[in-house]
Amino acid sequence: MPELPEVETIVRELRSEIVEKTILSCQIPKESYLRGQEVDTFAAAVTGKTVTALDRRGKYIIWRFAEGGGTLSHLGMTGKYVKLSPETESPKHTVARLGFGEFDLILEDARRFGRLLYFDRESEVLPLQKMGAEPFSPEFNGAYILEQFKNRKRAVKELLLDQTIIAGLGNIYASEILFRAKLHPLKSGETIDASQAEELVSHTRKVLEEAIAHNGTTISDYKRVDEKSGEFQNFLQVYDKEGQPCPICGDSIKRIVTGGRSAYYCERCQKKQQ
DNA sequence: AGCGGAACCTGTCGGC
DNA sequence: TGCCGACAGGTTCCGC
Repeated sequence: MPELPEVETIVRELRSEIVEKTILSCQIPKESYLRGQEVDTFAAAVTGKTVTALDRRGKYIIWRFAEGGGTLSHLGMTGKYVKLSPETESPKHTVARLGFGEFDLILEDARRFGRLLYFDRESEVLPLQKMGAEPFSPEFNGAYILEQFKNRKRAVKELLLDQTIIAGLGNIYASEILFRAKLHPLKSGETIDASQAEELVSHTRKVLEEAIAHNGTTISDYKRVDEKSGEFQNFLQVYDKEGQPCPICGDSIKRIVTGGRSAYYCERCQKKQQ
């Protein structure tokens, strides 16, 4: 569900609620939600721990504890956090429930594509080791894109979604970035030149900045903490707009499938050649 | 190594 | 109204 701007929004909201607070209880109803960790092990590891920081890396949320160690949370497609009073019954798709005293924090995930895991050392967490460049870091620049896309015949849309290259982009923003950069989603990675790489970098940062400023995109079921919605869906130019006019030239927006995912684009504005 | 496709899940929406 | 297929902000695994 959520991409970088949505996760960033959730982290900022969650931070103000739980940093400096202590986890008093932990219930995990669905064992399969943990990556190879036992429910009891996880619960024992986090119970009694005080949250010192909450950070984002790509689409992951990283909890850090005063006592050392931490928790990695990925929301998959449908994960969301909701604060409830301790008396309220858990919603249907609750995958974790953490008691903080005055409120309980519920993690819901209908499709259960998300994951939760406790770690002693962050450096040993595999998904984080393989993570690509953060879009707002200096490491993410034109030269980096050129290096990463070199000899890659794969469609640029698929390369943008590769988390080992760029951390945090998902299906909505990949289409929006390519539209702004005037690049066809099926353009082969190795054909991207230096100025196109620079365009990709600047438009990636710009789209993500704008989306964060609008608290992310709510299309079907992405919700911020406590069921609040984002507003960036009002500024999307191509995503999910098949058949609607291109905001630049008026041509009809097309949908194609690449890498098993929908890509939306304008045939006239986004060129595969050159 | 890199690529395409399937698998993991549940919910929703549109067509017949 | 009901059934059925297509599709959904993601990741990972498997075979070629």
